[in-house]
Amino acid sequence: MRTHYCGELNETNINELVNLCGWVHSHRNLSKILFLNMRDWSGIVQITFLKKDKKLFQQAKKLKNEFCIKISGIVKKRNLKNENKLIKTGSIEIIAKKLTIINVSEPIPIDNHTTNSEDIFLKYRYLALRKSELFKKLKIRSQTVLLIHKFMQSNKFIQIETPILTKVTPEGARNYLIPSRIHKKKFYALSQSPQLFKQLLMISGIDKYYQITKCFRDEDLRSDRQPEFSQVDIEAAFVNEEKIQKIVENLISFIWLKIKNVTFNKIKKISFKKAMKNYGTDKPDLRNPMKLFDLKDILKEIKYIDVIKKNAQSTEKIRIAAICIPNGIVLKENKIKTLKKESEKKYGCYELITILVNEKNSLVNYDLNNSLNINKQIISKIIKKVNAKPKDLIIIFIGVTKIVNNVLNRFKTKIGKKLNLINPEIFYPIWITDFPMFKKEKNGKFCCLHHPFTQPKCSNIEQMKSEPDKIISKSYDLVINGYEIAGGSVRNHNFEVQKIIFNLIGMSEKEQLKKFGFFLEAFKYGTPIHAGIALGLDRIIMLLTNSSSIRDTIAFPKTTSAICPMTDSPNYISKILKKEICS
RNA sequence: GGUGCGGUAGUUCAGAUGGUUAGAAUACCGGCCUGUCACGCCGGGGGUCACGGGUUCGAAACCCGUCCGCACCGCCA
Repeated sequence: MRTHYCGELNETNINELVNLCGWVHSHRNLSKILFLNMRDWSGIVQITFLKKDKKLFQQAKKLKNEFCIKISGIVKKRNLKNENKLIKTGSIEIIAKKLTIINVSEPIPIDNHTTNSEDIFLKYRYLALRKSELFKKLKIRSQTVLLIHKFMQSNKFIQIETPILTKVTPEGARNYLIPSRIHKKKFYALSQSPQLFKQLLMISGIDKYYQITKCFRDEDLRSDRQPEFSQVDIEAAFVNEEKIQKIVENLISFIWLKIKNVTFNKIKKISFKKAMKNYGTDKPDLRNPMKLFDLKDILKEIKYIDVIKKNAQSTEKIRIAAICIPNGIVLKENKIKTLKKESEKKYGCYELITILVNEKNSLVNYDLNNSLNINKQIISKIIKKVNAKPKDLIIIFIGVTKIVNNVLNRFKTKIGKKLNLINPEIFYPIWITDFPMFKKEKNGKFCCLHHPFTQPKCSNIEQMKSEPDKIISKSYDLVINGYEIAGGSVRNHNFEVQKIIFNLIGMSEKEQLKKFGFFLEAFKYGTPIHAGIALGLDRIIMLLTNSSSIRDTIAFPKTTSAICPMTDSPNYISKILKKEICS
């Protein structure tokens, strides 16, 4: 059938008779000579048809873009002036001797020379995948998966598959539900994570487990979220958080070294609390040089209390923080105003002050359309605090802590991109640790920030009960360039602690038994200390391929409304099917 | 559930403030061309302006609703 791939031919093949299979990438008919760019998954090579071979030439004239063809021909070196430096095989060409049209093609609904709209790209995904940019990303995905298996197996982890069809648990992300035909009115859930199974494997004495598996979550989507996604799931017995973190660091370093030829230094760790203080987010992009500075001390004499009283609820904490934009003078006043308006509209941020620093390191200009009375002394204190240099712009927010954090983080991300402060070539990983165990919901109830199987740092059961919102958990996230790449924790191995956590999140004894009875029972039979983590494979590929959407890393992804435009799923089912399930 | 942007030829897009027959590029069809390489030149066909309603003498444009795509908020233990 085929002797070579198009893109792999070179001058060592000169004068060889080769057989190639692939698609017509483009064609150029010059009446007495006809050129074809022929493509397969390896690349492109030029095929040349000469008029003196009359029959063959007539046949070649019929060729159109995307016809599937087979070519036999002789590899020839091109004249120097005819070389094409834009393609890898540009110094040679194939003089066609035989052409077989395997299949004709209608004009394809994808433009090979420009970006297509996402709906067309998804509807005709099989054609979109013919584009080399998309195919290359899948290739990197394949290579990465191999590296992960190699690394994990050489570190003595064994791969075990856990069920996709599992038990429905209303906690956490919504489940995709599968009706059971045999058991009327009962449902399976598609696994949103192998969490419980991998912990049970630890109880089984499987010392080191890993798996690359699909997970399913029925939640609204984003550019970095798909309803089904792949997770590198890891768990080990008799280890602490340092051990798991070390394994992940080595794994990530291995992947980045092999795929990107990038070496990581030792990955720093910061606590959740510190991350919120310094960056306003638990997913900081550390390529961005801007940080948050607390100004509460400096501005404590200022009458901001009125502002707070007016807008905040009595229980909400207030934060005054600033970012300093290097050379922020280049930002047009309009830009700042737009950002401010956006923030007010979206997040209801209460007060914003901008200060521009002049050559003498003092204030040039600030807008104060508020009642705050900031004098020159205070301004110079602020300038010192945020390390502002001449021509820098300082932006100060006053408001509810959560919103101030949110807005300033978005501000610095947006401005960082606009002023090219973020180097897209760099990868900056960081561990975020010590997340709070619980967060208080609007209805006053506690829920777990991570998941209820995470071990609290506090071992004092009485303290846990009295001040649950102050408990820190043994959890850790790996963040690279602002993306949460992995999340894990040391798990509870103590039956009593596990039950207290369930109690604290308002789960009755009865519910506990009904939902997690099998799991709690297992705890009675000598549960080892264990810890683990899960890495988002799709997001890792997204970073490795510099993609802006997770869809680019998946062969057949879904749209943001969880639809597959190609197969038209989800779809309605027939009455007969319905009857089989429901009756 | 909410906010914003968008939906015009097979494809990618342009169509100020409503006004003759809705344009360009590319793809497609026909012709010319021996070194092109996203070949070039000449000619041609191709539109339910997402869908439904409304305002108007007149709507691709304005208004309302629906559907779809993208980004974001809520959500994602």
